[in-house]
Amino acid sequence: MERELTTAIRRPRADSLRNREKLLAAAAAVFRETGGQGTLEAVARTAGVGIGTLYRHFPTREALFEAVYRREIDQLDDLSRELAEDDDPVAALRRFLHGMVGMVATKKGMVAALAIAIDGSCDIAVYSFTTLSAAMQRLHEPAVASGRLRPDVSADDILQTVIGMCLARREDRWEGAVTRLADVFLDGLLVPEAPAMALRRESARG
Amino acid sequence: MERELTTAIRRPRADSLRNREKLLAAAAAVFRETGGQGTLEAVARTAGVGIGTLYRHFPTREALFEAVYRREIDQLDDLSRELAEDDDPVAALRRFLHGMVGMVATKKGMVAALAIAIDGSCDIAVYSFTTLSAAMQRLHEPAVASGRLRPDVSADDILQTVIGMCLARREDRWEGAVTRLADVFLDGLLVPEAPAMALRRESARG
Amino acid sequence: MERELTTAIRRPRADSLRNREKLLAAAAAVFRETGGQGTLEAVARTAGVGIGTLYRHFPTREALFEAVYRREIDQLDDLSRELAEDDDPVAALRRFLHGMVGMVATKKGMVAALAIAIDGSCDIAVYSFTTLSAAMQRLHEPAVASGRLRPDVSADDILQTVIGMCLARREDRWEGAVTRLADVFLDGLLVPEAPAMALRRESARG
Amino acid sequence: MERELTTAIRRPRADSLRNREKLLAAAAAVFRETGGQGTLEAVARTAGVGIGTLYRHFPTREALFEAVYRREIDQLDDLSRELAEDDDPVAALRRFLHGMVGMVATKKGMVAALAIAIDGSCDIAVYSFTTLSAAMQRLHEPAVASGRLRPDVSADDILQTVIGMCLARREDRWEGAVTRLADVFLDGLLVPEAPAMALRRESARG
DNA sequence: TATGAATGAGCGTTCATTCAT
DNA sequence: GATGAATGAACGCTCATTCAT
Repeated sequence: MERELTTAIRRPRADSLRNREKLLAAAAAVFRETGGQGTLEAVARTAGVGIGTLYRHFPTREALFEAVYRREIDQLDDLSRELAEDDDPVAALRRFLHGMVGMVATKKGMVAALAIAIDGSCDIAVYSFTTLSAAMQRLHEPAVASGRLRPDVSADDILQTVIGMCLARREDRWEGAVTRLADVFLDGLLVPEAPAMALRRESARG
Repeated sequence: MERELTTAIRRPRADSLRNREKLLAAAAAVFRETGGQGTLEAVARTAGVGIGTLYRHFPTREALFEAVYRREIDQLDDLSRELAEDDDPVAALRRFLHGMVGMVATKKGMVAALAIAIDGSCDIAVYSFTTLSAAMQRLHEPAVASGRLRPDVSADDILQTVIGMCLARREDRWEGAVTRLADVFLDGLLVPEAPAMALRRESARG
Repeated sequence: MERELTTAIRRPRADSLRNREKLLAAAAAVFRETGGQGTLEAVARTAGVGIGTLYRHFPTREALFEAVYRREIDQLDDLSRELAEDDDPVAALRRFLHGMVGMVATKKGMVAALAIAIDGSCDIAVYSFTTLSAAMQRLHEPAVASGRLRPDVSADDILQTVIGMCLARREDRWEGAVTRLADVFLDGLLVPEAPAMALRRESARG
Repeated sequence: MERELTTAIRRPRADSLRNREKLLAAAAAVFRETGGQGTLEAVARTAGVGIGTLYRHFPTREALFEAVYRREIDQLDDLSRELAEDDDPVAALRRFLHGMVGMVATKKGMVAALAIAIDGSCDIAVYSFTTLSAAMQRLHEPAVASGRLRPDVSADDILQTVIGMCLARREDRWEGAVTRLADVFLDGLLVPEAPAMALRRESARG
């Protein structure tokens, strides 16, 4: 997007692009408030354009959904790839959980994106869940391989748990609370150290 | 239909009550299949009564919603009251989580009831969340008081976590998986034993 | 329809039936004026009922079409069956052509019914053309068998010709003119008598 | 596109005329396939120009319609003028009927043009019918004057009959069939010879 | 001048709710 | 009380037409 501004050969797109962005922002807002049920009329009105303009940019509701949510999902995928480089796999997994919670709590359309990933059966829902599942797998597998994570809880289980923690929120500023909950859950996932080793470490601290 | 006109004098309420029950059952079924989007015409048809009869019992869509979901929530409340009698507060809490997961996985309208408790802003949503919050509180407080549960995670946090675990499911038969996840989460909530005590217990087992 | 009035067990249909009739009349009028293109909104408005009522009676445009036009077509079919009893097959065919022209010129929805029979590909169009084709066949076959009608022009050719004569009209009162045209066409279809016989008949007259 | 800006000064009309022709051809094709219902966007796309260009040439849908169909009608008018030179007026009339049928069966937009001439009330419909009426008159009058044609059937009657024969067709390749039907009709229009004369001619043949 | 993005009135359709029977 | 026909606001979507580039 940024790059295209420099390749200024196609000019008559300035306002069109602006409308597209306005529509995406409006859709994110409307869908967030209505749980993805908002009318396209409302999206167009919120964006300040005619309904025809919305349909020119996104010929189906699905297309708008996809445009709105794909970018959100891809950001989580990117985060997972970064953390996969980390040396400590359990720490990387924990950072991913924290990162997810942080992004979902902060970014506008992310909650709706996750809700759709869980609930929907449309193309973007399948894409979203598949992408997130792979992202989680990328960090979960090494963690299990390290022997420090219970192997009987799958990556998808963790993914759905954290998503559930983010979605099942009634209050407003929940980032801290949910981060703590994710930590609690991850603590539960850790293979208990042999007491001897725990005792040894306890002595070292004390 | 014609025949019932003659019996209508002898039992003026029996039919009405039966219709009410048929409508509630039908609504639970229809709302479950459609994610709460089903038409009232479909509910009436499923119940085998006219749309007018539906409206006599439930003057708005909202009212039907409320009646359907209140009973689901009340069953969870009942479970909480039973378990509050239990001697071991942590075990009681664990049983409540298991019971919730079991009921939600099994009972027809429960998923939708929880979704509304979390998401909605209507009367029934407020009632549902308040009721469930109190139910969880009833078991959480003694468990924290026993010193075996981390005090920095609230009853509402636990409630929302378990609800989230139930809602964020794409596959079909998830009772086992989510019960295990709830256990993992509860494990994470347990205050770690002093290593010495753990060692002692370890010896006892071996 | 007439008979059902006597079987007066189902009462609550009085106004409903009236609405149905109003809708059929309105549809015939609107479709006639617009060549079958009129909006359903206009039909409902013309009938003086809400659009929802139209949809309750006729859930698709096709269903309304069918209800409007089937009765028109069936009247032509009835006429054909009556005339099939006639002794003189050519006279019967001529009477059928006159009858068609007369009915089409007089009855409200008939022109549109024929237009659809010719033009449409929907169910009612197929039904209409098939029915009319059989009706014409019923009278054409004996006429050809009598040896007095050219055998190289099919019943469908005649049918489409007469329909065409009725449809291709710009002026208002065309019954007389088209009847004469149908006669001219039928004259052209007659196998020329052997001159000797013609001469003989000529003498008889003179 | 960019290049043409430099050549636009040298030939200001060539492109424009070419576009006009492309649009007319595209419109004829699109209207034929859709029964006159095609969108202007589709016409422009088929022509390979922008919708704005279409509107520059034809400021309303009606104007495009008119331009498309006028040329079809004018071809029939030309045919009539040619045949008016013929010596045998009845043969000329027959040739005109054959020619009409042939052109309508073959030429792309002709069926639609006739349908509009008959059905429409717009400018082009009036022009079309008037033109065709005059064309038919030109050939009909001498034929009637020759005494060989029934005088009680008007030129407009013949015109509408032949148009009707062409329009009322459900099958595909109908040129032969309709040509025969037109002949039958014309046969019916011929003034019957006096039997004596027929007998004389019969003898001459035998 | 050519382009195609923007507009919005209008159509087909659904469905919560009302009301006559 | 029960029924289901009637209503009409509102939604999804199309497309003729306008206008900025």
